[in-house]
Amino acid sequence: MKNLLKIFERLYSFYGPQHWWPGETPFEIAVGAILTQNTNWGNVEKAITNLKAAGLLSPEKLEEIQEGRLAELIRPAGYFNIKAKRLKAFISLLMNSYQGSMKKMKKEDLQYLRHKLLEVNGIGPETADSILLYALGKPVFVIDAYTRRVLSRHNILPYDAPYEEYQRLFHDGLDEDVPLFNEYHALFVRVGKDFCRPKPRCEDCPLKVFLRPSQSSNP
DNA sequence: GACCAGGCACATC
DNA sequence: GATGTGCATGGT
Repeated sequence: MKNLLKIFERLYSFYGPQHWWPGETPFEIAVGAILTQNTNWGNVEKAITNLKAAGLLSPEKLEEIQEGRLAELIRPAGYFNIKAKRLKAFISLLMNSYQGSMKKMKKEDLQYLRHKLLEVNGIGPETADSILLYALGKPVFVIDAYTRRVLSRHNILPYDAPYEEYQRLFHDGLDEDVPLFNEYHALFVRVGKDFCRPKPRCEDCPLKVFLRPSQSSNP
């Protein structure tokens, strides 16, 4: 897929920069990455606002707080009980292995850190890669539902191809370029929201020129 | 009132 | 290994 750069350029000239990730610190971004699992970002913002208002948006405070109280604060983000557990699990890794410092976590070997993140209960490939790219500035391409929808609608990969296969496409086809990976993924989310909804509006989509002949299925 | 949203773990066949 | 289900709020 040597068109990957062209697709990016098309999206970038259509939309301009997206200024991701919406979050002020690496730690806030990591928290947001967990809270946004299968959830609208607006709901996540409310949860993060609650944490900030309570003065609890730090590794130390979130380590101290009781899980039940944390769950109440993040209630607007949905799945609040399970996400409270997941945040706690991430905090344990951060405190126990990196003294609560995202800066120290950033110095860890990339592949080893990705394994450690994936071992955390509640952190899967997308959440791990979001933390690596957006919180820690590592050259890792994030694959999410929008990426799958956009690429599968254009018959580039089947919707349910493995995560690693989607990711390989970008890692093989692009230079290891953090700002590029950052902007590209954000643009997929943008174009996905605007045109690749369950009810698509392909006529006005900036990517319609990249549509390939269909091979078979895509939802 | 149905449908959807920047996943993941776990059960079951 | 594939498929199904629970987790939950808030916006359209």
